[in-house]
Amino acid sequence: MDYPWLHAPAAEVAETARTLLGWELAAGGVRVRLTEVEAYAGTGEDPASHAHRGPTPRTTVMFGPAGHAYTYFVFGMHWCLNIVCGRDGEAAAVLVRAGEVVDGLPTARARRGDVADRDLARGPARLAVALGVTAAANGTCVLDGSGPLLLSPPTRPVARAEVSAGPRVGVAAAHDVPWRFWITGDPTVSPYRRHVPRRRT
DNA sequence: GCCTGGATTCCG
DNA sequence: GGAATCCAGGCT
Repeated sequence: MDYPWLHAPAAEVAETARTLLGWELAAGGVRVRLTEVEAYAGTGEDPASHAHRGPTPRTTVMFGPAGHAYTYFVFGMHWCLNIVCGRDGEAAAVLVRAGEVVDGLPTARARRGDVADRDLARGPARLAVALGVTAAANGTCVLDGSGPLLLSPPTRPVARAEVSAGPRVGVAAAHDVPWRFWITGDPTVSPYRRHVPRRRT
């Protein structure tokens, strides 16, 4: 499958992110319903984007076709998962920040440990663990089943009225743009944390 | 090459 | 509030 709105121009990536709420991502026997996402625009458009200063080896897949996964390793221990958006050559992406595990609960728990159901995929790195996402998923297509991840339409659609918006989590730059979207009141949405500069040593 | 700091999480 | 499996990217 392919979805035309994934290919919307990078300037409209916020709308693309909002659209992804309620969609489901499956991997390794676990299925997650997306409850929280963040939009990142491309080169020169968004100082918070990894692609802000142009392509680099790490961000190559962000410049590729929409519908592919961009995964990256951060803080020496965590993986985060993005879905590449925009037209070819544009580097827009949507960071998948949290979800509700709707299938494969035992597998998710085996990966995440003995935590509350709502915490299984509550936060981008936790969600990556729950889905078993690592470097292996980077650059793979999430639309056609050729990779470990598969995106599918909502089982229960999310109405616009159910969606809240606010500043992105942990991002210092562009704190004024409300490019984080979540399903209002959903218990699996991660708590907001303002960016805190790391203390100098 | 070296150095900085990170789209986070967990623990104290 | 700080430390923790690293390492990308900017700068010298």
